[in-house]
Amino acid sequence: MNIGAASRASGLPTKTVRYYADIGLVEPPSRTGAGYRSYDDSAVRKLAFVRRAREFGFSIDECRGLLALYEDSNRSSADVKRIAEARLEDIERKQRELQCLHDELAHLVSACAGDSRPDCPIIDRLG
Amino acid sequence: MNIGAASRASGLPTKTVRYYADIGLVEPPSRTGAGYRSYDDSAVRKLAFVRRAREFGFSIDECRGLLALYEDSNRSSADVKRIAEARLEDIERKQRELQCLHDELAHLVSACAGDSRPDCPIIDRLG
DNA sequence: ACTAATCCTTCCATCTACTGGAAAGTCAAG
DNA sequence: CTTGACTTTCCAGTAGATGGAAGGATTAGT
Repeated sequence: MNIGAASRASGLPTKTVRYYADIGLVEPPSRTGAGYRSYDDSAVRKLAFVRRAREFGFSIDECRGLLALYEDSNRSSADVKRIAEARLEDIERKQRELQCLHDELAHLVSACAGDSRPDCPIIDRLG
Repeated sequence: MNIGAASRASGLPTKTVRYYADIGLVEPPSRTGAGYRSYDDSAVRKLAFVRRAREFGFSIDECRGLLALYEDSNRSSADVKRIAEARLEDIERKQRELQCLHDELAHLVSACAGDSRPDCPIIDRLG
């Protein structure tokens, strides 16, 4: 499988597929005589695994850890759970931050006349 | 006022104060004979304005627009409101995304035994 | 066998918004 | 006169890709 096919099969852009090997996130694939990267099903599964983990918002480093656990049949689910719980706390912290921002900004927006006059509670709040 | 004082007064790191002038977000300050940057109250107010706007999550480009409006006494509050509403929509979109992630991840975490065995719904979901 | 289209390669640059650090110049106090 | 705090410029690095150029490989069609 050339990189284009692996890209379609994994759901990652070819650029990203190369990038993940460059940074050592996944194994560099073997090469054909002409230097083309050659992927097998197992490599594609790992790429797709990383894609899904990234979609969940795991960092590249967390993906590294998850991928190692994915490949380790002796893993303990506790190790996986720890990583996921840390990520969940990140998400919850971000949610609280966003909620504060949202409420304050929504308040300002609703208080702003949005007409041709210069008076503006949004600007006032920032200035 | 030297950059250190302007930094303390505006609440931005000196690095960031310089950076904002480098990228043309704020006017480059005048210099003393020795080449030290020299800030006045008005410059500090603009820096603090940008800091608050950044804290609200406005991008540098949005800050550019807001700063222009801040300085324009003929502004219409509608222009400000448009920028703030766009940001509010960003926030709301991000909130929805985070909520999805949160729910799915929380579900997986709660379904994971977190013991020494390898079976793990989190890995299953990613693999 | 030739050619055009598509694919692949490497390398370098760019994006956001800074931040860190090195080497060197300046200023105020004691 | 020295010490320490402050400042300057410049270069590099962060995360996580993405864009594009220059050139080689492959494949389908004629």
